[in-house]
Amino acid sequence: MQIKKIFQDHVINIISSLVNDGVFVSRPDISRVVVDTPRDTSHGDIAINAAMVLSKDARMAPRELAEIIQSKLSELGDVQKSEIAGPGFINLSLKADFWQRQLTEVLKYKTNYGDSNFGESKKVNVEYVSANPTGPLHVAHARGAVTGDVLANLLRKVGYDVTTEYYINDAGNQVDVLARSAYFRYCEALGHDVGEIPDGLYPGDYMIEVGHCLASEEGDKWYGVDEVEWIKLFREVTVEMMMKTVRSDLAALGIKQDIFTSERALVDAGIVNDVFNDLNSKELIYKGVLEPPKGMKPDDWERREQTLFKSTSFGDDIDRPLKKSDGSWTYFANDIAYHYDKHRRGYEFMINIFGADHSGYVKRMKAAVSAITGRSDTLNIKLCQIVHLKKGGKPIRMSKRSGNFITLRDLIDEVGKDVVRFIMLTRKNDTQMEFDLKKVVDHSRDNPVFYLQYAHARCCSVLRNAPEILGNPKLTLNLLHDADFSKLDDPGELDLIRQVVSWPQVVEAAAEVQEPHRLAYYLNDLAELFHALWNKGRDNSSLRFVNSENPDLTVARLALVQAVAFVIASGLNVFGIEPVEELR
RNA sequence: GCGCCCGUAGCUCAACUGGAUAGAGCACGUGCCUUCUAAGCACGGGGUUGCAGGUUCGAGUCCUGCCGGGCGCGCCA
Repeated sequence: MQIKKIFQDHVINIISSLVNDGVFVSRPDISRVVVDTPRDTSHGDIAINAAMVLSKDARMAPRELAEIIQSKLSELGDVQKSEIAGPGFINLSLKADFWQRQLTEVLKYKTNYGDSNFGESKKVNVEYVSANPTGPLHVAHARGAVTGDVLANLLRKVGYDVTTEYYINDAGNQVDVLARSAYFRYCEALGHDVGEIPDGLYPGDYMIEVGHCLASEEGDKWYGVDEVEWIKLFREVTVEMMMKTVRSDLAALGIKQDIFTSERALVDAGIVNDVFNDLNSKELIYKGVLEPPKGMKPDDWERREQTLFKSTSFGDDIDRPLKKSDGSWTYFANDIAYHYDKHRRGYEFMINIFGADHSGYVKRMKAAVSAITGRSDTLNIKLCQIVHLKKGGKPIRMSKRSGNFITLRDLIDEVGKDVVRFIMLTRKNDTQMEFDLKKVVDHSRDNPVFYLQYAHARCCSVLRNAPEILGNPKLTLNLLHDADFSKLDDPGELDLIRQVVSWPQVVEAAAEVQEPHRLAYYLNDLAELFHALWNKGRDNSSLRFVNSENPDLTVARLALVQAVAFVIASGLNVFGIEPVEELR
């Protein structure tokens, strides 16, 4: 149970009893009442704004109403002190015993502490990466990959039924270009003089292997043959090989999506026609002419009647074309079909992780999903902004044209999977960020992963060494669970306890707004409090966790240490990072 | 020209989706290892939250208008 919720319930009960007592002249809007943990500790443990937001309904001054609510709250057993502050906040300080008791929960649930049923097993689909299958993943994909993966973990933790998915764009022009690039390398592998790679083909060295593969599988039977004869085969084989690379790149990041959906398969199955008919029956499709965008110079603009989807009916700026001039479906049309398919598979919510370069696509996609499902909140799109790579403060530039971009694999090889994962989560997803490859491999506070792992390792170290110092080899979890937590009364210990037991509400808040980066900040704060307490023991030996002369106190402290380790591990599990027990 | 995102300490970024005196890290300065991991800790200076209005008990957060940066804008995906 979240601490906030406990007191939220108390406050709501008090207000409804005041309603019965006739204190309010108009019906108070409970939803405006916020029960919070204030950031300034001098404001106590719980802050309540009820008196300020409801004063008008009671025709009272905020502080006057506050006094009435306060007197009821002060009767609660766990409240040590209550006061009215500022414009009418009610601040509660809770008894140490209340906080200490919460540790029992942590030791009971271990690394599952923070799990909840907030999501009520609702089906959610999280789609991320979905890079074109035309080469290995590069660094630009890293942020979206990690954000999607961790968001999925986070939603699972709070009780959603999550499916992760990758959409393979294997139906467009680009895969024909890919097939031609493969054919070029195939001819090269057969030993023919092919010259330089023609403009427009994928120039990367990774295609050489594809060419060799095709040459050894197929021999020279396609050499000199017309394109229509070989393109389908080359397309399929090459896409398959590219996806193998993509899957292995994702695996190197610790990611494995549940489902891979092929765009081409959807088209072949006729789903685009299905959704077209569906939208057509809703009178959302018409033939019309779009005006060219103002302020731009459309070099090859040509007025043309098109098949359009009425996305303006759902908040988009202009209606969007569904068919190209050659009569084939646009990418957008296929994508509508894809989301139609997801909808038919029964997902109540869909989350797409996009790169910032797709921001212009958000409105039309949400419009399409609204049209399909009849609900505007089915699809949520998270944009991941650009990551500027640096090394020792110097920007790393990369040129796509030569094919010499930095691959995701390069990045992982250089700094490690865990660092890539964690750093991507130290910023809000929709703000640009810097990533300095040099700083994050240091074993210092510059490297937030190590700072956290160090805290976890220290916890493990204490728990490892304690039995020997105490002369008691049996330090079971049951023993820790039943410890006398009232002995944990040092301010540093209580600060740490408060942080540890606020984990469930941090998890739920992060899940609710879909912002996994909040966990990173919480965990950093937790590690900071732990390191601080550790060092207090250096200055004052009576604060050391292990005290051979006071076994009861020691067991209580070890329980706290164990709780810290559980919560760090719980957080790292969400991040897909293995907590380490030793750092030496 | 239009749309979306962003602008917070010298630098990199938070701020619990409207709360109280806007917080961390880095950098700079000063201290702390006989002791559970000093890969750490403690203390200190540093701000008109881009600018100007508005909404209200209360604004970094919401609204309007400017300034500055990023991304995107039919027949690419």
